[in-house]
Amino acid sequence: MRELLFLGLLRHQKMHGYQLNEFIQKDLAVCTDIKKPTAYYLLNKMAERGWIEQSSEQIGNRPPRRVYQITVEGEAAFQSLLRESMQQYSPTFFEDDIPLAYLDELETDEAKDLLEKRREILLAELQKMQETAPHPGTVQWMLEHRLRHLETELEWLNEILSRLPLMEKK
Amino acid sequence: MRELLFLGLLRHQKMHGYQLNEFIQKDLAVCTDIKKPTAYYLLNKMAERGWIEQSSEQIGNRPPRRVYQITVEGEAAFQSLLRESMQQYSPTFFEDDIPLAYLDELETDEAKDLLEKRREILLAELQKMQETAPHPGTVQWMLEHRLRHLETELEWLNEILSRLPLMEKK
DNA sequence: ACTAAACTAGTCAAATTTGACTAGAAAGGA
DNA sequence: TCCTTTCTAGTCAAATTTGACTAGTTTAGT
Repeated sequence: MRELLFLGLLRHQKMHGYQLNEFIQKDLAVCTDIKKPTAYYLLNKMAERGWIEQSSEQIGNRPPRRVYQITVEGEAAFQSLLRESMQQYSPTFFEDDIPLAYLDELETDEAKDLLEKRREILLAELQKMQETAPHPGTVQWMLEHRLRHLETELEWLNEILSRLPLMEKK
Repeated sequence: MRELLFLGLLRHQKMHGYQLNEFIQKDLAVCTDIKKPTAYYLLNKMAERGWIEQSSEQIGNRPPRRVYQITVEGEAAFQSLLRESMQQYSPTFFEDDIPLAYLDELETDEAKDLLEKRREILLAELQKMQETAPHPGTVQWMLEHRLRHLETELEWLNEILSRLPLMEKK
C-alpha cells in the first residue's frame, strides 16, 4: 500500500529522497507515518523490483542526491495495485481501546477524570484539524475522512462518559 | 500498549502461552492483531523486565508449557501504564485512504465500480459484526466502538460516491 | 486398530521498522 | 568574521514483526 503511495507520487514527477520524505511528513501526515529509513528501504525494494530507477544528481556543491523515477513496470504495478487495493478492506485497529477495556479497574471518580482528560486531548486534535488550511486535491479527502472519524470518536467518548459509573466488584 | 493488554489479562489468572494466543485471536480480534511470535516476544521482554514470571507445567504427557504469572512489579507497571495510556491520543491511520487518493486517475465509471465493490465489502463486514454474539464485559465496548467507526466509514464512502464524477484532466 | 485431521506449544530465519547518528552546506546573528 | 543553528541527504545497528516450519498429542472416522 505504501508502494502505491510512492508510485503515485513519482508518476507526476521524478523526486529525490529528501523531497519525498518532506512531502510525506508535511502533507501526508494525515494518512501515514512512514519514517525516513523506512522510506529509503521501500524505495530500494522498489528499485530492485524494477518499479523505479535511481540516478544521481548534484546541484552546486551540495551533497549529491538520488533521484527516483518511475519505470514502465512501475506504472503497470501502479495500475494493478490501485485496483487491487481498492477492493480490499483492512480492519483498522484502535490501539487506544486497550486502556478503555480496563477502566473498570479504577474508581469511578478517577475513571471519569481520565476520560475527561482524554476528551480534552481529542478536542484539541479536532480543532487543530479544523484549522488546517485546505489541502490540494485528494489530500483534502483524507483530511475530511479523518475529521469524520475524530467526530465519531468524540461522540463515543461522550457516551462512555455518560455510562459511568460502571458496576464495580462483580 | 500491548504490554498493558497482557498485564491486564494476567492480573486475573495465570495463563500459558497457548491460552493467551487463543484468547487474543478469538476474543480480542476486534481490537488487535498480535501474532503468535510477537506475543512470545513481548512475553519474554516482560519477563526480562520482571513484570511477569514464567514457570513450567506439564499435564499428563502433553508437551510441557510455560505458565506466565504477573509479579508485584508487573502490577505496578499495569497501574502506571493504564493511567499513562489513558491520557494519550495516538492518531489512527486509515491505510485504505491511500488508493482513494488516486481515484481521480481512473475513469469515472471504473472508479464508481470499484467504490461500489468496496461498499459491498464494508457492508458484509458490518453485518458480520452485528451478528457477533455480545461479548462479556468491556470487550463489548470495543465491539460497539468498532461498529460506530464502520458506520462512519460507510457514510463516508456513500458521500464519496455521491461526489462522483470527479473532475478529470485538471 | 489404524490413519488422517486437528490441537497444542512453541521456534527460527528473514523481513520490516525505528531511533540515533554522521557529515557537509547554507543561513543568520553579534 | 566567526560561531551556532538549521537544512540537506542519507546510513547503521538494534528492535520488532512475521510467515513458515517443527514436533508431539489427541480426536474422529472407518
